[in-house]
Amino acid sequence: MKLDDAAVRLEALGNPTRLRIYRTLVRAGEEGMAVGKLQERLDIAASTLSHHLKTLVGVGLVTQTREGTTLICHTNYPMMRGLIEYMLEECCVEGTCAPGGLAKLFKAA
Amino acid sequence: MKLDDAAVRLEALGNPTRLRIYRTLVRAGEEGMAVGKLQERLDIAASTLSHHLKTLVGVGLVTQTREGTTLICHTNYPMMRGLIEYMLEECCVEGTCAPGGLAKLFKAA
DNA sequence: ACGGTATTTCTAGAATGTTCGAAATAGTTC
DNA sequence: GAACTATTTCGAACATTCTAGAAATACCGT
Repeated sequence: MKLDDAAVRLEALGNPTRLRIYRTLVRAGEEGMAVGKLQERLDIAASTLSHHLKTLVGVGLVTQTREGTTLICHTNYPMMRGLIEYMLEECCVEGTCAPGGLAKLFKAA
Repeated sequence: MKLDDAAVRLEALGNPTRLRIYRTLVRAGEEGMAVGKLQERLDIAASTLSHHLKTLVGVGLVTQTREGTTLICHTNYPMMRGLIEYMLEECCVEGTCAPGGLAKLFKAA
């Protein structure tokens, strides 16, 4: 993942409303959640939700599938994984992990 | 870490200029890097750099120590770790990891 | 304290983001 | 195709962010 791609994805998650949306979708698991249910759950204006979902879908963190009149939203796990990996990679310089670096911290996890 | 704290940190990293700054600092490792050297390396206006550093320091992702007239900047690894852990935790609902979830993906890493 | 280097604050303009109501569109059912 | 539900687009108000030059401040050495 390129720096600019990572940045737009981090920025997408870096808004409290969008992070709430994303977290709710992650917790919804495999089945995802309809836009309408998301709106009811988060209690925000439909237009606001649509606006933020557009951002999340635009950067690839969320995907949508239609079921009748309702749109089901899903988290895109591989994309999130790529983003986290990008952050983890940044702790390594020329193959050696910086002291106190992140990869080291996650060896046990 | 609370959602709002995670959001402001993600937002801090979600700007290309700040992500470049942060990445440069991570790569600088333990010894960190002076503000002046950062400016020279990244080729941005001193005031712009100062502005972004203030943001990164403000959310706790970067710390600064003085050495004479120069300010040395360091990444705050535990904070970054906390942020990544926050993201990883979000894939788990009530103890069970969502299928295809992130923690699972990082078991081997 | 003076001169020099390092960094921040001030100021301001352009650009972008957030929010929501109202109107419009997409799809389903009858 | 009319009525209905689900979602998006439009429009607008308001706030925030990004950038950088100029001025101000902080620290050191002499």
